[in-house]
Amino acid sequence: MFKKVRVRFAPSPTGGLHLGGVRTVLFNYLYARKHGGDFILRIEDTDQSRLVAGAEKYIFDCLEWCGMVPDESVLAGGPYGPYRQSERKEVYRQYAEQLVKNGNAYYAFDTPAELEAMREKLKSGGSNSLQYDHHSRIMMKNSLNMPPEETEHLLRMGPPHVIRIKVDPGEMVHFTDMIRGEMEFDTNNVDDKVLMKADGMPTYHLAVVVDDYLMKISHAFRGEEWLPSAPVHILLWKYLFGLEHMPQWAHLPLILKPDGNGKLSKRDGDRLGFPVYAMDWTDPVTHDITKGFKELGFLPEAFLNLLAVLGWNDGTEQEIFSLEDLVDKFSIERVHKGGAKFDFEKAKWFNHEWIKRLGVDHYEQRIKEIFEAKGITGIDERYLFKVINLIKERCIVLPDFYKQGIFFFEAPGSYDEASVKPKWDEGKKEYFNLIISQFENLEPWEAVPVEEIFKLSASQKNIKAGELQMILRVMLVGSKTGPPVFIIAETIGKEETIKRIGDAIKAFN
RNA sequence: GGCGCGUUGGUCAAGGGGUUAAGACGCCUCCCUUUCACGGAGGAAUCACGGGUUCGAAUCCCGUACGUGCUACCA
Repeated sequence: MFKKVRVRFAPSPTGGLHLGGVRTVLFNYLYARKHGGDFILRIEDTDQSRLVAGAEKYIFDCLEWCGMVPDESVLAGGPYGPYRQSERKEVYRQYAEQLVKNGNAYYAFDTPAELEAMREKLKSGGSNSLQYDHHSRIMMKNSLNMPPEETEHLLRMGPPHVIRIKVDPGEMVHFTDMIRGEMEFDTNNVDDKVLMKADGMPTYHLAVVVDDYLMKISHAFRGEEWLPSAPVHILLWKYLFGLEHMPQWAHLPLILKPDGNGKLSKRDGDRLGFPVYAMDWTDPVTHDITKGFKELGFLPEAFLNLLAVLGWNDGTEQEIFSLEDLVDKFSIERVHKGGAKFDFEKAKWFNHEWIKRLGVDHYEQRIKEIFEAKGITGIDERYLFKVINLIKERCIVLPDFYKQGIFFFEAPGSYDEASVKPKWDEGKKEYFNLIISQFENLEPWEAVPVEEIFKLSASQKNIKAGELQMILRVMLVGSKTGPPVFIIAETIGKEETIKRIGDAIKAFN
């Protein structure tokens, strides 16, 4: 293992960035920061058929939003580039050939149809394994089964061929997983995975090992779905670079769907009504938009926080962690082995908490944009700042600020008449006409004096102040919601308060 | 089917031989507020099952069940 901590996140640019992907980034990032290491982003684009335009840029955008910018990447550069596997093509071939030379790999010339036929034959023969392995390879068309001249000939003639790892049976492969402890695999069950594809690209298996070596990766964290192929990677390390250089592995638990079981997918989000991607993702072909946490009004602080505690905790009762907190307290050993169901309700709670505890300046700009998108322009920043502070504890996601705060900018378009009508009579009307004239002379215009004069007049008129207060609220807000009503009056100002009362009196008659 | 991994309330989870089995989300009740929230006080709800080992098991061992991942020239 290399001394300096160097970790990598290695996504395939095939679409939106999934929750699980962001969590993998997070754990990598935290580990790097905690140990003064480097965080590398490597683009694994070896499957040319699955590439999606824009997906790579999207990944960078998501990481930037989350505040986890890689130290080395396609964008940032670095001493171990290129960081896009498609641009490292020649490198892999060389290692694959070396494996063949050393007897750890071989050429295979089977066509897809022949592979299919093999599986059919195995299946009908009652075999448990349908794999291309030490059992089945003897009946296939590969360099193990033909004289060197024929292999040479086929290679020269140019029919498409692949290179497969030669896994010998009867060996136990083991390694220590930082989360799961000692892992052991019997090579009898490991198949001869393709290392180099017919199109000249490596598969993940070869590329991940070669690049982790070349990029001096010290710790490799990835999803649990990779566990079954870990023995192939270990074998490759052993054959190519020596186990002493191999990174330490950690296989992260899966994030599961909230209902039933199974890996959380984009589909589940659509079905259950919550996002699965970090940010909005627009499919370049269909133009379908898949919703992201950012656009739904999540704060990056909350997003990271909720992801961090999905499968990890520090052993105390603490649940709210800032990124700095996490860097300090995170330990990969405390990550759970079992998968965790995603709970959108709890996710919203985290966002609510972060809205409440973060300074307004952290998200004021985004709220301004939300208002502007709704047609409220020319907003005074200081006024907005005040408003946000007044309503922040009743907002779960950012767009709630519009719903909860629109009346600070516009007079209500309609009133909760069901609440007002039963209480409205001539006496109330008289009262509010009186209060208008009293308000006009009130100086200074502040919540406390407004409330005093309001209540004084109420008792003089012998009307219950509470009822009047409710009506005043509906007059100013339109509904029975919001911060204390006299604070609202103070905030929107004397003139606007009087105007709204006047308009409401007309509307109630 | 084979192989791997996992299993504490509805969900996230602490606890790793002796605990009244923490805490959080959600839900319910009450207080605060003549609004909605925030806040506060309570409540219901859990160790998958069966065998062992032990004076004693949620904790250790073995089975079983269930779930899940992989079983591609995808990652």
